[in-house]
Amino acid sequence: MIRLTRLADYAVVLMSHIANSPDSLHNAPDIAAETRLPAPTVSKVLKALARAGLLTSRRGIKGGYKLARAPEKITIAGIISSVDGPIAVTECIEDAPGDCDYEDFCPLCGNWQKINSAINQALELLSLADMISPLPPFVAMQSIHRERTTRPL
Amino acid sequence: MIRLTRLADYAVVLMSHIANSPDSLHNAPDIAAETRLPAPTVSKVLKALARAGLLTSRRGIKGGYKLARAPEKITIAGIISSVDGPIAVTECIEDAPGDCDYEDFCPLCGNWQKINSAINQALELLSLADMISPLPPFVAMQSIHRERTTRPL
DNA sequence: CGAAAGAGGACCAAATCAGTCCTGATAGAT
DNA sequence: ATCTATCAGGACTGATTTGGTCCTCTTTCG
Repeated sequence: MIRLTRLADYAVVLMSHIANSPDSLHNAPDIAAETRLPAPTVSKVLKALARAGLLTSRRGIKGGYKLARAPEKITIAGIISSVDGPIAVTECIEDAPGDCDYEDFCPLCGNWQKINSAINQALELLSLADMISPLPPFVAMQSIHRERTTRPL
Repeated sequence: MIRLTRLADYAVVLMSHIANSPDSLHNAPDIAAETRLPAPTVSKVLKALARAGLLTSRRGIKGGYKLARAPEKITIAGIISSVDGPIAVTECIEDAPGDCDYEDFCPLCGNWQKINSAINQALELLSLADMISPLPPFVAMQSIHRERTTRPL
């Protein structure tokens, strides 16, 4: 189901959580407790996000993580790719050109890019700010046809 | 890397292959040979595509597969989801509303939909016809910034 | 100087994927 | 009518990947 890895899932949740109080430092154990996610894994994901430059960190007592920039300037694409690597949809895309066994006769080589960049583009257009908004700005995608009357929200 | 499953990858390749001669029947072994993909798996994927209504099949000697409709009317989203199941990006989306352990406090429940439908929409807009075109119609996505000078294409 | 926090990486269990195979149904061909 | 090539459907299995845990090192505050 073209599923996002769970780490990427976590990453979005964690980033959103942090974005809710952008000015304070959050340490990993606290975030884990608040989001009810497994602590060691949370820590792992946060490290990855920091390494990617989406979070800034401070070590030592009273250390923790903080958004590196405004939520509007952090894309979902960025979050996902910092945890899962580049958003490539199929192997013949990821970096090595020419390692595709089929390249000689594969009529698609270039066309895969279309799928790839379609997804990429969609994810670039979504920002962290969109994720924490109570669902208003209405980003021009109304295909939310699932009724959600039963959900608290 | 938000990777498509390999089966979905195959599905797109196979559909493209069939789309190149839309009027003839293609049997599984031939398609496998022509695309250099493992035969049993090709067969499996073709069955899935047929079950999903993207291909029509004919049994018996001289049987085979054929596109169920014009390439323009077959979306990449359809191809992928017939092999991989619904295009859901995270578990709290797929069918059961309310089985998310976190729904009481997860501030994202609705916002996941945004990511989901962003991807979905991107994939709905791409048709099989786009995939077999020699790369011209230029579907308004020029973010193909990877140089491809070394590739035959 | 000691404790609390992040950094980085090794490692392992488990889930998932993808490939194979088997049996049955259908439709031409002989 | 029978035989054979082809699709239909599903069970099983090996291998890859994921994601969760742990350990050690570094940094910073009290």
